[in-house]
Amino acid sequence: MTEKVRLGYACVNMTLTNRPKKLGGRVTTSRTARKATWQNGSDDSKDWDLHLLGERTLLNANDLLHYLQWNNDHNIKLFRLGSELFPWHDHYELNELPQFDDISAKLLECGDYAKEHGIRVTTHPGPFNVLGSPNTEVVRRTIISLERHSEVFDLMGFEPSFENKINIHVGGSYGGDFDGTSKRWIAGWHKLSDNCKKRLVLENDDKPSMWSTQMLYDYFHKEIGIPITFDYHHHSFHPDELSEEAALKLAATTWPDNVRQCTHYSESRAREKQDPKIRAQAHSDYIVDEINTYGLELDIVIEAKAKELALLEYRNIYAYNKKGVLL
DNA sequence: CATGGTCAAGTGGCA
DNA sequence: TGCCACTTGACCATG
Repeated sequence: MTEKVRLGYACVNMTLTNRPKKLGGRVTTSRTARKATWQNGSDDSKDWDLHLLGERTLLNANDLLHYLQWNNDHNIKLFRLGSELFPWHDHYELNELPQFDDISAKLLECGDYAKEHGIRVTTHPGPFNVLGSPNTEVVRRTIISLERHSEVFDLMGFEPSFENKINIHVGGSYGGDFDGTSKRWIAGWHKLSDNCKKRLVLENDDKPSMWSTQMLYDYFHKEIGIPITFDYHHHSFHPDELSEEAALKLAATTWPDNVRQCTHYSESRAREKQDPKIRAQAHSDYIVDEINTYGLELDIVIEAKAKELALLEYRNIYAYNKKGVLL
């Protein structure tokens, strides 16, 4: 019996990240290194300290299991994994890390734990992943980055599926050239591995000049069947004549029957802080409005700066029981 | 050991 | 032109 709404949060657990030293110290999946720390010489000299990156990756992988267990203990069954599990992963093959065997064993353990406890793990490569860019070098690097994200899910033992979505934005329109941009984007998509294609989904942008839910549906879903992540907050900046309900339900039609629709929810930081100087798109620390699911069964990733604390507080406000089930 | 300046990547909006 | 915002703090030099 699944609940109608499953809430999740993104990448960082404040409680674990800020755990005091006397209780064991920081728990994070985002250890990285400055470029200057692990690269000697020029960018392409290949004189790199992969041992350092591997050490940090192994610590990240160990802490991922800790994260999943913490989430499960708090009945949080949806979690976005950050992109820095393997820091600088687009600069090397994952199995080039000296500690790869230990890392992959731990990630498989993480994947098994997630499957056993019904935890949906997703990820969201950054705004630098621009598959429709006119710059072919940008597209080339994007493809590498997306493949690395997909490989992490392979290592976790996840069958390729939108259940473990890799979520990105189109992220550009180049003076309103929607036709050309979508054609370039889809051409790039065709170059991805099958596993990556089976995981990649698109999210509506937060600017009127960019890609609304309706546009993603027309230009991308109709062409290649790609699912659409509906972001409530972004929608308010580019509704494109669709009501929130209509856009949410249009996005709902793009998900396969056996995969629950996933959405993103955030609120205005400018409103929360009562400060009009803050950019309208910026995210609040906590969320206070009740999320309207319009009767759908949804997975909702809460994008709030206070992370899991915002999720738990939301449950408090809206009378969820200790198991996270709406009363 | 706490702090604060700084850090890889693309794109677009704004002062 | 340079900052901010997005997926995300964490690194690391300095005192």
